[in-house]
Amino acid sequence: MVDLPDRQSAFIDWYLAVVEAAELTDKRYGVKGLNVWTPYGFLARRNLDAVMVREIEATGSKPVEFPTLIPANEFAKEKEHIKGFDAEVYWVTKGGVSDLDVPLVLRPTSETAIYPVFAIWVRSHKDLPLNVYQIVNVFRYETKTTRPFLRIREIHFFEEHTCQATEDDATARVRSNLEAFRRMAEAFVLPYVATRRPDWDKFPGAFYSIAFDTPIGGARTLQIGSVHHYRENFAGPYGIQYEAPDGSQRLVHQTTFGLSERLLGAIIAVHGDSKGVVFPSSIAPYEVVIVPIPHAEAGPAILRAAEEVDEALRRAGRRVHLDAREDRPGAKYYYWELRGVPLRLEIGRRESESRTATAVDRLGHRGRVSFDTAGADVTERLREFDRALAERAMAGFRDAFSVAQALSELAGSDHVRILSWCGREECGHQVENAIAGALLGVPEDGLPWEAGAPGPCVACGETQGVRWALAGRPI
RNA sequence: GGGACUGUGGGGUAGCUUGGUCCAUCCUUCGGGGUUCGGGACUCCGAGACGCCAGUUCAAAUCUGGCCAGUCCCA
Repeated sequence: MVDLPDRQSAFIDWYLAVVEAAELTDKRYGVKGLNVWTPYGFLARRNLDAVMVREIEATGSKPVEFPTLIPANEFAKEKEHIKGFDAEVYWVTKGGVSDLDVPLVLRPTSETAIYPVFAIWVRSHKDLPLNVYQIVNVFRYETKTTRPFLRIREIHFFEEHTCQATEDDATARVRSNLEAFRRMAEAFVLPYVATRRPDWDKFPGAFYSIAFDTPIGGARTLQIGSVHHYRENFAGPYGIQYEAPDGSQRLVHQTTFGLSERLLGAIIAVHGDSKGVVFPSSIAPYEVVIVPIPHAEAGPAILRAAEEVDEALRRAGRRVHLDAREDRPGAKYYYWELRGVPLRLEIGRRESESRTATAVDRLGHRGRVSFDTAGADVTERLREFDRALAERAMAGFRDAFSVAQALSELAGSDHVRILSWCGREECGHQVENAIAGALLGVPEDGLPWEAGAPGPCVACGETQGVRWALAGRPI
């Protein structure tokens, strides 16, 4: 019997309660920002990773894994980068009882671990492009309040690192990553907006950064991924160069693409409701749960029927769980709704006799699944569920944005704001002060909805070179 | 970096102001038995906690100090 806080009025309390109640994480480890991956949460994470792997490998990226520890001298090579991460790295300074000659950094991200090796791997233009990714844990000494999946100190991190021959090639790789993320987000059923971050908020060492944000719990935004164009900024310090066809030595242009289990947090936050988690079928640890409904005389036949459907779905490749516990059916319904299972099949006396299970999806839509065509029927119902979930999420997404005509409209806003910005840093900071948040940047592929032409800059009134930008309060 | 606050079974809590009535309350959870089972069952029996270390005191969940863990606010 779990009573969740109200999602509307106490969003973050709802979120914290739901991730614990649904047994997605255990935060009782005793060290701030380090949480335990429980079996159910781990299964969800594995499905998340599978989508990322599938989509990035479809673009020709190959898996690698670099060491966790980075020598201090390599870490310090790119000046902006070290400055950006200085305050949040963990240091390893001892080996056993002796001090290390060269202190080691626990990677907060892996540029500085990977690039010295890239300098060895890349010799010729024929080695390019070099597109590799890894899914590893990175560490950041977060000083703010930590929250499961959203802000943590040991991060489950997807990072692609690439080397391209030219700036244009790198720009093309950025576009390719944006497209790959679009396909991932489709699988996660996550609406988002991609913006080019203002210069003062780009990744340390980047030429520019494009980040993906999704609105959460009303006025807040959650960054769920980013793609960076480094130009030659890292290639120079790390000496990553190649011999061009004309015999000249040239620096590579690099890009990176980063994602994390924040996506899991976003999925929970965006889709969840008063009953708990709602997983899209791609991420759900179990896509289908079968609940037998006991009956005094028909009991054994009902259980046999449930096992038959369980087996059929398993053979059809579905992630299915038969819940044969002694509890009452109603208790099981609540239990699995809390845990976000997309589809529930009820099998009692009626279903057993008609060889047709009652199907109820997590959004409450009812239907039927024939024992004899269970695989195809369930596939169809899950597709329909994902479609309905996407519709619901998209409606919430559109409602989360509104246009602000003036700085004075930003304070206390309960929306992510769309506003006109001349592009000057001074004006950007005025916007950030007014909204007590961040100027997310200029949308890369259009606004969440059509807003016509921008007006004068909300800060200075300038009318030349003004563009739509988004501002919000990052969670 | 500065400030405020909190810590009681697995989870949530009462008790703390004014030390003794507390081998610590209630809900939930967990183990076992029985009756049940189409939306959170009932019942019987049982299990489980004062963050850690010192101090004050005849007596500490309660007061004091340090530590650890966590939360919030400000820069």
